[in-house]
Amino acid sequence: MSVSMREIAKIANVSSATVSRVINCSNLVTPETTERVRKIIQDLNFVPNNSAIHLKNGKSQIYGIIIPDLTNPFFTETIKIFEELLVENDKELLVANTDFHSTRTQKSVRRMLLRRVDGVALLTSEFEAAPLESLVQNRIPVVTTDHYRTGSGMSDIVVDFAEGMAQIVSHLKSLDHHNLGFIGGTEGLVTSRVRRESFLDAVVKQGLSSREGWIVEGDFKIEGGSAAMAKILSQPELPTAIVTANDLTAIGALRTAHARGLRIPQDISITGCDDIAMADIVYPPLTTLEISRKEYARLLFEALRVGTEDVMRAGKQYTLPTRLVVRQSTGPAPSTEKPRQRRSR
Amino acid sequence: MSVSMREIAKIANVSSATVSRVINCSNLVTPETTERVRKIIQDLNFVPNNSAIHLKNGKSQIYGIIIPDLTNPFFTETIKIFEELLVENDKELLVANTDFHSTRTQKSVRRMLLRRVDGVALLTSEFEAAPLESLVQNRIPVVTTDHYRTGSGMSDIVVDFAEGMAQIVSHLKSLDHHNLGFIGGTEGLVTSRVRRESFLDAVVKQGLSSREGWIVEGDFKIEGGSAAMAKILSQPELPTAIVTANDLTAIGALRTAHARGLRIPQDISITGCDDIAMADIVYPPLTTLEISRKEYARLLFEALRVGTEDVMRAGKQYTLPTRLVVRQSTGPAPSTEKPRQRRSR
DNA sequence: GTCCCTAATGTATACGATTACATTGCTGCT
DNA sequence: AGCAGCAATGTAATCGTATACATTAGGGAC
Repeated sequence: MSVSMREIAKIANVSSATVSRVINCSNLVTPETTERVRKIIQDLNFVPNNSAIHLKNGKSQIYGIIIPDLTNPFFTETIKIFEELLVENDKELLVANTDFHSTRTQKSVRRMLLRRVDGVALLTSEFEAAPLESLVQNRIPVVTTDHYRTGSGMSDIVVDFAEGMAQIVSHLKSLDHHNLGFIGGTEGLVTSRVRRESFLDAVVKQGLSSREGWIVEGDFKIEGGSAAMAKILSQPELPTAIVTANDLTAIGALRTAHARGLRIPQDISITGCDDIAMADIVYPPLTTLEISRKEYARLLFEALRVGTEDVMRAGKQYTLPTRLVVRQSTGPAPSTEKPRQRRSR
Repeated sequence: MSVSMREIAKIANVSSATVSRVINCSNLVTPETTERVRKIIQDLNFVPNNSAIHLKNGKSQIYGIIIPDLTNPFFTETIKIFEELLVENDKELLVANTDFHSTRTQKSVRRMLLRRVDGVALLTSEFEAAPLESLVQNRIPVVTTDHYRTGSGMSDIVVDFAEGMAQIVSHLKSLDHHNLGFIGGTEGLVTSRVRRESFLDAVVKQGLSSREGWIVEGDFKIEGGSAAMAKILSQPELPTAIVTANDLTAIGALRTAHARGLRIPQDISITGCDDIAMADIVYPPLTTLEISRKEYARLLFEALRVGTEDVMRAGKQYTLPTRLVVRQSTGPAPSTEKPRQRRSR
């Protein structure tokens, strides 16, 4: 099909070994020979076949990334930086999207195995670790997020929600909020549980309160946020501020609130999490927790790089800090009795 | 490193050929043998090495997609669907992001060559077609967008901006707008030129007017839209409606307009293009042109599939229709003199 | 029983690059 | 001159899979 090294070799009147040496910049070749071979490579537009290289030396130079939602800017922004890191290091990126389905996660893992990727970054945190076993078994390093488990060849990046939620709650407390609601992520994901528990922890520790009907499940997407907000608003009494599991959820909540005629933040404060670009664009701009995509991508790469060097090394746990970003979706608590009565519309 | 077919063969007491036949479901193998081999494959968690397969039969089963902006939802939504199509067909996707830099486009093309992808979808439309040559030369089918050129092994998908812009302009005309502004895309891209000219064409054909200072370059991103809007607002006279090259641009324009105290659409109407999910979420929701991601992804895949079957076949030109979606960012033209004076702030 | 045909399996090579090892020719030292 | 030693290049095996071709065995037709 396309040109091979042997053809180059034939034309240049050398052996394929010499051509290989030229390509890999071995210093065992005469400058003249190098020059001649280089020219022919140029002329014929020769590009080496990566599969052959892979087959020979066992490294595919491809990393895989498995994410739950390709339309969530937090992930695409992370992927973008991760991809840049890989390209800088002459590696390639395979993207798999799961839409939060565990069957699709399993299929994705299988795809990664098929392509013999050099490492897998798992940005989703389903409970089942089953498919990960097969990766480790095939000596492919893995880095997970909020998985709270490490092992041989398995690292984990933990987002510091404990600290983050504490900051959010503290910020709301300083604005005189006492009754907080929470819209979480999809049930069944470790990361959802962690976010919710971190929130509750902070609420209790700081002496504020929440209650059953104010804590609702979402799906990490706008729709889920909208629906969850509607549920909360159907309660007889309302919290003065609502903390959410991510920015998309917050945006959905914002939307429902607007539709019901609530003013943000005068009537109710809402916070997000992630600090996606959109957070600063919606109305009103979201108070949220920044999670640095740059740092995240860097940690993912670092964890896999270390893992690739020594597959059997025990994985490490990395911590990803958060930073409170205050914008206009939070404001002083409305000065009515607490918990205040539901507004009649 | 990991298990190979030969090891399976040895354990099953058959030849590697038989194992290969079992895997590829040849009907030349006894059910008993098949069963036995299958079991061992299961037990050992064997996954064939795709690079070896690729090397043998010349198909990598990987498609590449080169996009200008991985953070633009229009592209990620398209990628998501495209990826699903590929996975359904047991193919893999390589994503390359160029950030609109032509050097990065060239590098991306080279990456695609290195990995010997079976086809490349180019969602960016730089003027230079140079790197495409090398793809065609290596018999890799290519599908471009708004490139307005086809060739052997090169198909093109053309978004029907002529019709789309006509619909937008007609919609604005029906709202009594006569003076329209336009915020375009990055200078130097074919698609930017096409969008601008389609707009101007429609304006002229429908007897409306525009003028030099109202037609400003953007960058297909929010920032560019903001900046461009600021430029337009610095004109002594203002249009009553502004058409933009894509939704992100429109969102940026919206933002600047809000910051300057303009009400949308009472003071000025703004339209977008793409109908990304965000278009319905910003305030006010954008009147825009829907470009079906589903159809787009389908066409990309179709074009490459056909190209893969017969590389030398002449490429085809596909047309992607647009559909006007009216929301709240457009309204009746303000009933002042036209063109109206700039509001003093 | 012989022959042929077919089903089932085995053997061996090719794909394209890398690389250990072999070879060649030259320089320079004694 | 003879030989060590090194630089430059060549030879050939290898990675894991697919497959053309070879082989074997069994069954039916005569």
